[in-house]
Amino acid sequence: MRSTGRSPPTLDDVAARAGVSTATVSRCLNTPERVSDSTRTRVLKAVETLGYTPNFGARVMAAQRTFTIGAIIPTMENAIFARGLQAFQEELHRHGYTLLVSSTSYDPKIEEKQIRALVARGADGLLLIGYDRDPAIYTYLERQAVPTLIAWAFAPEIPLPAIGFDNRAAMRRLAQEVIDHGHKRIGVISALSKGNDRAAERLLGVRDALGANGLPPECLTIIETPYGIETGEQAMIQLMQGTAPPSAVMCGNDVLAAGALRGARAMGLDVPRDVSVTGFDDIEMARIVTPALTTMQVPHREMGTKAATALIALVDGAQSMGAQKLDVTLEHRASLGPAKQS
Amino acid sequence: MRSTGRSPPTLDDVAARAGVSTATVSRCLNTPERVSDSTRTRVLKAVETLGYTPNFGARVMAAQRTFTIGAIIPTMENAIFARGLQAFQEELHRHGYTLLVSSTSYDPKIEEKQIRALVARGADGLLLIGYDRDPAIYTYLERQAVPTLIAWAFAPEIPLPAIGFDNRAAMRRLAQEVIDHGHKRIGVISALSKGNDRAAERLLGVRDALGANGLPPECLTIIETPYGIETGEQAMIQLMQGTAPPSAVMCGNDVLAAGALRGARAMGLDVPRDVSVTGFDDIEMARIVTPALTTMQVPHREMGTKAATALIALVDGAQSMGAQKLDVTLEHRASLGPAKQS
DNA sequence: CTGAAAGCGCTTACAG
DNA sequence: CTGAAAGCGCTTACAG
Repeated sequence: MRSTGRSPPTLDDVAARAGVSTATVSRCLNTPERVSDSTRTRVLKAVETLGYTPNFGARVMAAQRTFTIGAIIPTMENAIFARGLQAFQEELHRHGYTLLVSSTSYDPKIEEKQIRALVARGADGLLLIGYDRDPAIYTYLERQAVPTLIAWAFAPEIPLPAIGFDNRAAMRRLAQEVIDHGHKRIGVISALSKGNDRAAERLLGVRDALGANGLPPECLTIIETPYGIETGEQAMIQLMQGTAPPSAVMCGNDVLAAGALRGARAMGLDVPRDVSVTGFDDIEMARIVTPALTTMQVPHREMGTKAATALIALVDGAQSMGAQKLDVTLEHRASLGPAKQS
Repeated sequence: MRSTGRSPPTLDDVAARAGVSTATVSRCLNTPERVSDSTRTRVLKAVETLGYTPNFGARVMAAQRTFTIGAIIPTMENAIFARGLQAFQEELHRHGYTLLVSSTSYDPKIEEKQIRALVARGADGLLLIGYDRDPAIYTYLERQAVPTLIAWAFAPEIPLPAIGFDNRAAMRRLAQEVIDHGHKRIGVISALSKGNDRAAERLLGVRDALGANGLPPECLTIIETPYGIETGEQAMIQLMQGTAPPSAVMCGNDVLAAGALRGARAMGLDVPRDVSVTGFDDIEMARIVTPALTTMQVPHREMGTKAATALIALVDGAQSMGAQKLDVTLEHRASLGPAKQS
């Protein structure tokens, strides 16, 4: 018998009003099939008239779970993760879970803090991007028994259930396409590969393709740079100012590639006549820039949705389902052209 | 005396280990200044060795607050809200709060559902974008006593504390700039203005400018369209296919403007020689497209940070601080040129 | 400065 | 199908 004045109604209030125990009210809300029809109707009416909403904290505490999934991504400011995350969230919602997102600015220290913060908040499960991080983190997650899924990456060495695509193979395919266009001097603008397996694998993919085509290492010039449009622009300028500038510049992602296009323009170079440029991810930006980017299309939404169902299964006690690989698609657009005859 | 096997340590465990009561442990963590130095040292050591982390649910329940702030935004998929939200989140973190974000796809029904969901989850405060919504929602929020702040908008009629800019005045200023370039036939590509005060106010701003310059209503052609690049492109094509196409097209935001540029290109029109285009927001995209967009720069990060401090103050029991207005800056770039002599 | 104890509002075996 | 009751792990007046 609470209902003291202005505070919101509680389970007790509903139970009193419906003339049943709090246990029954709880069951009506959580496992309605275990309650008789007539009781349920009565209880739900009481819920309705009282405008009852379960108290989140109490529920969390009694049920020993928060119905919250945490996701930690490198950045929110660009669209790279936005679409996948949106799909991830939609699927979580469908299952009654809420998504908590934080971003790290690609800083491993920040990522570690965020992981601990999310665990402390009682996240029922965690989504992480990529797999290259301090092993201590994996130990910690295991000790805390927090189900964790890796997304955006697929590789044999991943120590946790994962869903993603093969960054190395994908980039190799793209590089093959570039080589098939006659390019023999290739520049690469990569995100910093330390602690970033996606970047590292994509670099390996380029090397794979060069090797497979018998091109010597001197054909390749690599610049690693922090993520961003400006940095991509600077890297492009630097690459093209060399004595034997590349005829094609492959960028680790579309954002860097957009910067590279600006760099080319700043130097008065026409893309693809003077130099070809490729991206990776196929975010919206890739079709907006001029010329449109040849890039690798990643199934963002599919990855997000599947990550959600997989992670929920883990939270519900399923065994690890290992790693799932998704396919990527090469999108050929105007930024990649034939190499100039020289 | 719990510590049964594998479960994480609790306050009880820490108290036992430090030889104090749970109350004292709690105080060490929450109000350390009320505990003697020696006790505190002892307790904190116990916390350390046990690896104790407070249970989130229990804390929420006992403290009657969740340390969670909810934000409901129209879309995550584009960068319009991303930067402001990022700053908002950083500031919240600094104060020990966590941000919960959900998006509505510009659908008022979905927004209402999300608001209720966030309140049910016990959000200590709410951030909403714009003010034009069903009054019943405001009644509901007041009854639930959830502190709420409106962002991205500033207008006298706003019923809640708000922080934003004057969309109408800003767009009027931009329209004046367009008119000053000699344009007399103006097209507008607007987001749907129903339920979207930002869009509606920006339309009014264009009308204000036309009126102030003695231009008759026939000078103005308006298309309202859902948000997106494709839709902006279609709207542009539709506008330019008319018998007396505009010499300048003002878009309600940068995303629509990016679409408009694509539409112009699809029709073989040069911007700004054949037609000028303007945007609004100054997101990164505005500088990436060709030509770069003349647009209105909004202080995204400042708005986010100030929104966070204001909302936290409300949550902590401060009186409403009314509405705060931020300044916007006109960014003149290549997409706006002089009207052709005709 | 510190402790004993009530209470936050639910869920869930356990009985019946 | 339903109820009585314990318990989830904290916080916070209230005393001392």
